[in-house]
Amino acid sequence: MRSAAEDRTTRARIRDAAISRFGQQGFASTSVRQIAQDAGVSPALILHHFGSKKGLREVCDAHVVNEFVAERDGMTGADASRLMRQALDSLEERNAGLDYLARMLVDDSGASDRLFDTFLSTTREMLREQIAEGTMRPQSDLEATAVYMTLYGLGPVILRRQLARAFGETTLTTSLLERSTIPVLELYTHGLYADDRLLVAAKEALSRRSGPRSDKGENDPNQDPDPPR
Amino acid sequence: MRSAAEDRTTRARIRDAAISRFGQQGFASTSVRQIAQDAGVSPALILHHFGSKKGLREVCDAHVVNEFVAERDGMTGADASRLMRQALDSLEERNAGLDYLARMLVDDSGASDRLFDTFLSTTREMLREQIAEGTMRPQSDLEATAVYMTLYGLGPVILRRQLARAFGETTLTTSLLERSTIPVLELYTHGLYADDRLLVAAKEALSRRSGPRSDKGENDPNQDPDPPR
DNA sequence: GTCTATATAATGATAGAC
DNA sequence: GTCTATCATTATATAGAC
Repeated sequence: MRSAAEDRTTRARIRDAAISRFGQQGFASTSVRQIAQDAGVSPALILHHFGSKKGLREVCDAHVVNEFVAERDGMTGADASRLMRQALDSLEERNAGLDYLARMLVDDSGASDRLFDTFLSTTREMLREQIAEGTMRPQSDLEATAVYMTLYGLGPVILRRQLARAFGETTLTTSLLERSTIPVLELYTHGLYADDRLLVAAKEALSRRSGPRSDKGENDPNQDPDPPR
Repeated sequence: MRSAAEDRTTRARIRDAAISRFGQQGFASTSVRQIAQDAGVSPALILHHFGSKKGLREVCDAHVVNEFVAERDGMTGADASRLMRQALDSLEERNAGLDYLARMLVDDSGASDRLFDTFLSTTREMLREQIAEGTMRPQSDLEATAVYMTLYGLGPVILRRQLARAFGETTLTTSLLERSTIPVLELYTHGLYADDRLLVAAKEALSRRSGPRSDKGENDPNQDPDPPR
């Protein structure tokens, strides 16, 4: 499936080489020289095209963000398992982008915020749809649930090297994803706890400290320095 | 609470300064000179104590790993909410270690593998205990569940900047954790899906491709290049 | 657009005095 | 143990020819 990889514009070839290197080694430990060699050009040409190493980084940031945002737009009405699937699936060709994504999200480049917000919006919308059509249970604090679902979705992606390793593989394989399907769906279908006790106890504990109130789960300015264990 | 921070050994002061810088900026973009300035010593002294920058890194790796491993040992019989709590809680003083942890886990320093395995073991053991005593539901593939629970637990920690930002804060606050409690417990108590349909469908789809078999969820050498969407 | 120099700055590391 | 001074290397970035 080696698609037209040689007849791209030089600029694009440099950018992709940079994304690959930055994703694998990080921004700081990648030199312009390395990228130049990968792309088969001189170091000077890279700076000619992108102004500086930082400029190159920004172009890479934008490209990766757009890649994921575009993919988001092509996906409507997805369920949670598909959300995970969509992130893990079709991976060989987008591996570089995911490495880059992971580093973007732990670094605090401004672009990573936009990217995270995009994922969060997608998740929030997905939750709304599924709840509206009865596929998912209503949540007491949908925004908070959306945040954690987004984080839970990104965890296996960012740490996919550990995910693979934990399953005795060195990379994400089809069989690994297959083995993951049931346990993950199980979790999202039945939960983990056998009964309501902990949830009820937590609700009581929280309402005890902020006074009786509705289920709304709004942010609470309570600053008690001794949270319940 | 500025504990004895000035009367530590110089070596420890350097190490802590390095952990802080490495955690905030990453290894490659931190210079020995910066660390030296933070610790109030000369650059040469750092190399005298640790041999090289890489040597310093290894000492930092080991220190952070031990920090988390030691904490693990002090925690038995914890439940899932506590697992999250334990990671997010008591945070101000251990913030540097968590920044460092996040970078360790995305980089592939060998120490990060040991650290992840420690987390995984803790989670696995916690699941076993809770299932044995009936607090949690039996899982069809406990190992896989343990892996994903570990990843889900680490997601909010690694991406805690995004977590805070999503809640309109700049750092993890008590109120943020309070607001998180119910939605997360809700998810782990009732799941997200309203019924069994997706889970059942997935089970059927999987057994259809690998032939009828038990629920064991063992790794399956199936290599079908066209996974179900 | 693309290259070959080259300037300039910063970095990790060493030598040796105290 | 700790410093100052310095080396050797490497990095980003520029100048200018083609």
